[in-house]
Amino acid sequence: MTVRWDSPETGAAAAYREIKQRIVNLEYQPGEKLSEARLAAELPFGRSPIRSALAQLKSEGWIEVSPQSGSFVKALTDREISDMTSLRVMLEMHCARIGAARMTDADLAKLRSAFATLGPLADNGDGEAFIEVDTVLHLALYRSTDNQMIAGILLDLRDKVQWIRRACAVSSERVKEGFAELKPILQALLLRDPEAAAERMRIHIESSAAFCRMVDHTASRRARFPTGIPG
Amino acid sequence: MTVRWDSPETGAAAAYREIKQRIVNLEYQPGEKLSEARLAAELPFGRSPIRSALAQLKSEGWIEVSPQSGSFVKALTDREISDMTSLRVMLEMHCARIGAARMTDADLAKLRSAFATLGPLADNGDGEAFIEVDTVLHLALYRSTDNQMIAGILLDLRDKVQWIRRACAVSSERVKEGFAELKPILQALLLRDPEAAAERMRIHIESSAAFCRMVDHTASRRARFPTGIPG
DNA sequence: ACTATTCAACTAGCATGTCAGTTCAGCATC
DNA sequence: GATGCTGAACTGACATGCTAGTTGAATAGT
Repeated sequence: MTVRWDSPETGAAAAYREIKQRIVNLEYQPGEKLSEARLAAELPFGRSPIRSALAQLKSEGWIEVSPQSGSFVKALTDREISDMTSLRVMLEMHCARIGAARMTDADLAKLRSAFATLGPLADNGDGEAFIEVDTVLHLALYRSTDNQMIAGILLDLRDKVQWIRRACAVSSERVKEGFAELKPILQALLLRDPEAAAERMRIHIESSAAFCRMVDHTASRRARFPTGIPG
Repeated sequence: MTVRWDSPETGAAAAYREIKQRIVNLEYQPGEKLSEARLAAELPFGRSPIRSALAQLKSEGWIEVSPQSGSFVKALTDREISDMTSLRVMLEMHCARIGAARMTDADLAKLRSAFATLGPLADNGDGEAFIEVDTVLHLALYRSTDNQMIAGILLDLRDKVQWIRRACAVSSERVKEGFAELKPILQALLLRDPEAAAERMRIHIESSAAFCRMVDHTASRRARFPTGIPG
């Protein structure tokens, strides 16, 4: 990225990480106003790095900036979630296909061990364990696909999915179900069956998306049309 | 998605457009240094909007910023071009599939007329005519696919492709060839054959990518992306 | 009670100045 | 000539103050 790959993190980058994390963790809720001044007071940064961070968050779709008015945490519309899902399905299926063909035996062994360790917890509805094993599986696929651009998009979408997951409470039932969807993916990878892996991945992504719908729509509508909803 | 739909373009946005256009047009060549001060002197903007514009260009991969040193126009590596092509193939094939199924007769009629008007020129090797009809075809497909996230990615990749096209001189032979690849795509769309449209699109994207290789004019130290997928 | 107007507080956009890190031409040394 | 050192010029990161646009509650008018 930069010439100095060991350079210390700039304030702007640190502010970006911090604010984004607070958004994902719902400490800053959808629709909430995030003014530069407020953030500069709340965080150990001046207005300049905060401003840079907000610009990046805006370009990545986490917030909306209204000139001379304020910055607001965005709420994803059903439409955006649906768009996101289509894209994820396509890219994740691609990664699953490639992964089934190219993943090394060492990677597969690591996956198997992760499933063995965390599986029993996930089977009991442990959300954190599920997220952990889900993450291990997907990152391994991104790595074996070896396409930075696709990986970058999927990592970004993953953050958004985490966000949505927190916005709609996830039942332990859904956790068990989700983990049950992961198992056949691993099986297909072990059998090096690209089409089966892709198909199981499709099922996994689509069913996880079906459960997610963002809660706070009113705040977003208020933020977007403060003087009244047109029409 | 801001509150003010009719708000005038900010200086930062105008600077972004201008600088990006100059990069795509090779007025600023790959590897060239673009300091804030220089751009502020060269363009009718102060350092602040220039700084915002550079931040956005950085996050979109057009430039690299080296702290306390300078901003440089990025040169795409063969690897990045290859990554880009894989992604484009996948997404464009998806759009072609959806387009073949969902495109309206009115849209198809417009496409046919565009081919009729510009086709003879493109057949003679007219690069501008080819780009025009190519753009019309692809944008129509993006529109019919009706997924803003995918369309956004493809539009960005399209800018990069235009950039690469200028970086490697395109022969009129290649123009004729490229246009010849578009015809079967239109045919497949008219026949509403999704698989044929997707397959022809794949051929089109891959063959156009095969001709492009970027030249870094400075060829000096160039940092690679050291960050991989963690895990 | 209800609407229209006003105005003070608040907002992001931007200019400008400062600062610390980077760079490289030119000098010193071998 | 080759190598190491120095310092001045340059760079992006950031702080700060100002401006113009936005907002919403208090106010005036009906």
